[in-house]
Amino acid sequence: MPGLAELPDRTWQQCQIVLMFTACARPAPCLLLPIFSARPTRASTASTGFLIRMKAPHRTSITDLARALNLSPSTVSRALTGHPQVSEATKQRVRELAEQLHFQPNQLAAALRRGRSNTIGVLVPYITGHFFPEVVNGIAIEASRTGHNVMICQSNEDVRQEQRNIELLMNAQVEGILVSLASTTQDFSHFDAVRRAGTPLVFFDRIVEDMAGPYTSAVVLDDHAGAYAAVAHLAGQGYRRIAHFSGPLHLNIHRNRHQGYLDALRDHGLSAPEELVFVADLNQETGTLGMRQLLQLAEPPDAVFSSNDLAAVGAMQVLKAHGRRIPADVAVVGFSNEAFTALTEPTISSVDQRCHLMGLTAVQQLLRLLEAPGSAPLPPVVLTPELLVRASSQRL
Amino acid sequence: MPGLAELPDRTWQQCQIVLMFTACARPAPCLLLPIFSARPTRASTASTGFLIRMKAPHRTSITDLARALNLSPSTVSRALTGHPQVSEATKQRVRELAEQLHFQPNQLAAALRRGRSNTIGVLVPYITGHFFPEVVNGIAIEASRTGHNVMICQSNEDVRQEQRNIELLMNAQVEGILVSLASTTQDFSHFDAVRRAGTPLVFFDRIVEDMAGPYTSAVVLDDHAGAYAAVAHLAGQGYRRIAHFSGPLHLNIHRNRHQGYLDALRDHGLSAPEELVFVADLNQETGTLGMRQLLQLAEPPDAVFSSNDLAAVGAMQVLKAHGRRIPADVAVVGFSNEAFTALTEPTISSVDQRCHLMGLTAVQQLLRLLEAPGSAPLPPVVLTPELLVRASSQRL
DNA sequence: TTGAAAGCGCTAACAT
DNA sequence: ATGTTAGCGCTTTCAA
Repeated sequence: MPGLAELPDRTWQQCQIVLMFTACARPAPCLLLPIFSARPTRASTASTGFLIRMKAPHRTSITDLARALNLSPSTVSRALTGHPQVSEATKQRVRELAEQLHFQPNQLAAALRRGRSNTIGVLVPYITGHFFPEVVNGIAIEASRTGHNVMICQSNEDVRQEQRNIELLMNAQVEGILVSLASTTQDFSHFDAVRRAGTPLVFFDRIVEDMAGPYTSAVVLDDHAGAYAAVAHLAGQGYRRIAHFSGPLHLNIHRNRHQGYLDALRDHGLSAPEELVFVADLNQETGTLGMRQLLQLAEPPDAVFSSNDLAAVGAMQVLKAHGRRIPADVAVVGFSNEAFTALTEPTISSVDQRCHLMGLTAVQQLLRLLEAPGSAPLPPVVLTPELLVRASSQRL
Repeated sequence: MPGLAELPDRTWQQCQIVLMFTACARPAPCLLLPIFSARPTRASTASTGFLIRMKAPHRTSITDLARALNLSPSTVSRALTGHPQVSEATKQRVRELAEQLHFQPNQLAAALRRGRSNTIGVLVPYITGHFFPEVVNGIAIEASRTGHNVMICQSNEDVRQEQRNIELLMNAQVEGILVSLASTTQDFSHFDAVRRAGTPLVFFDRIVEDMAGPYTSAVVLDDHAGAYAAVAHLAGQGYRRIAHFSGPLHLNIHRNRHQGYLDALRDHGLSAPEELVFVADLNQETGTLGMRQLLQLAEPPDAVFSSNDLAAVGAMQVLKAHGRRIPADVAVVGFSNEAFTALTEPTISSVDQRCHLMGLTAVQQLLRLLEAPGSAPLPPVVLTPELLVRASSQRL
């Protein structure tokens, strides 16, 4: 006979965080009448040295209900799911007892039996910060609305964790996956398993531009348009020497924003000297660095369009320290519409990324794929960002 | 024979978001050799009007492996889980084929059979913002480290959603639950189901102070100490008329912070006139409101301790607009250590809530309960917050 | 309208 | 060291 402390082997154990959202209503079951199962009870010693007998907490099952009502499990199941061919009377009886016994359907079993988990997977680089929680929230709401569960994984920008998370999601039998790639991901073989299983995949925000095959459905932001709008706005305000802070150019978002910057300058008859473009891993510190550097030019800029809000803050601090007035002398526009852009002084104009809409759209695309299995991948959806003009760039 | 389009009834369907984190390693399976099941194949019409034949994507199962290797499913299962009593040779063979066939264990089935999902549930008011994502991240990391899955629900501060989420978590067969209550929650009957099932429960951050019974294990921040430290710091810097912005006093966090403020004043021989305490639903706007009001006093304050960072920003804006220098004339200290406190000018001193530590501790408490089923609830853990002194309150 | 029976994929007790 | 058997709780044919 096995000892009490025998724990199951953990080799396969996997670690996940599951974010759940309610929406679909099912009346909550309510109270009393424990039927005890025949399964063994456990005895355990509390830390005080006290011996406490535990009755194995029994969770009421459909079988229990069936027995109690003298019905078959199938009928009970049907009654509970609102199957039309069950008499109202029976449904009533079943529902009442279910309430009384606090019946809670075991979703694991249901999903296993049905062969579908009714769950969609989401893989993001982070769950902290501004952007991803907002997108996830959008996903949550839309999924909720359409009666789907959502599982989210975070890759921490690490390809290996991304691989594991994909595995986890597949093992959890998700019906579709939404992915925003880790910035380091260059090899996409871990998505083979997804394709092999026929699981629909939709990329959002961070996508693989050269990923071949049928799995390129995507929802992205039109970074080019956002940057273009920002720079066009600056030109319209009369700024003439517009600088640009760019993130690493191997990332499509920064490449596109850079191009939008260049195109807007060109279309407004402005020059785009190399010296006005500062490329770095953008954060507050590199923002100050970049601004200092720009201020040392023979002809310093009269505006900065930063590919990132944090760097914009850094730039503003340097400008203020050097006695430049914002926006009178120098204008600043950021990108992302982070919460703090409305809190600085002056408030920072920024390009909003439509986080919520992105999440919502990604879910919709996935559902479309889900409904038409085997159909061609959908053309990418490109969301138009919104320029929010605040104090830092408005001098007219 | 049922038609193609017959969809399952949705009455029970529930909506959730699942956040997963990897940590525990299991080598990822890799490539080739589809065995087709005998299950029916589906035909579907693509949107183009094209008829596409789909082979039902077959996911390799343990049974498949067993058949292919001429072993019993049990042996394969044991080999895969690293059971010691399986010969190395067999393990090798099994693992190899599993790789080749891209075997992915069905966690649903495993959890169902084992009777334990290896998952802990988390219920928070929001997943956006600063605090909760950080706490969740802490939870994620610790759970990950100890080989547990985590499911998170957001209640949107709504009791009804909180109820549903608790149901969802229970239906998902979680082994324990971490809860931060919705601010509107007054009735706790939805936690009865949790107690009834014997599922351990740990509250964090927002707790029920008067909730009776064995389910009061909790992890909270010592708000009183945080407020006390902030105000003591202000007194130490020579400020004498210290005002306080408080949130609604029916919430324990604000009540405790208010008390900490009062106690610190008393201990430093300072008076605490009613007129210096401004109570409101704290945000940037009410912060400006409160500050304007305070500035109109016959004897305006020379420092403000705000129970919330946003209101502190609002206060600073008003102060600057009125030509008061910060911190020379008036000091400001906030609470929460939001990211933007380091970005404003001047940067704002604030009380850090140890988000990460809170998540980590909550998981540890839960695991303790999990390991000692039936033992008494644990005494609440009180975390000491950390005062971060920044520019807004440092004049010495 | 209801019941009987089978089985989703996996694991574990009990053989061998 | 491996196989046999049974069953987690639910859904779903198929039959009555």
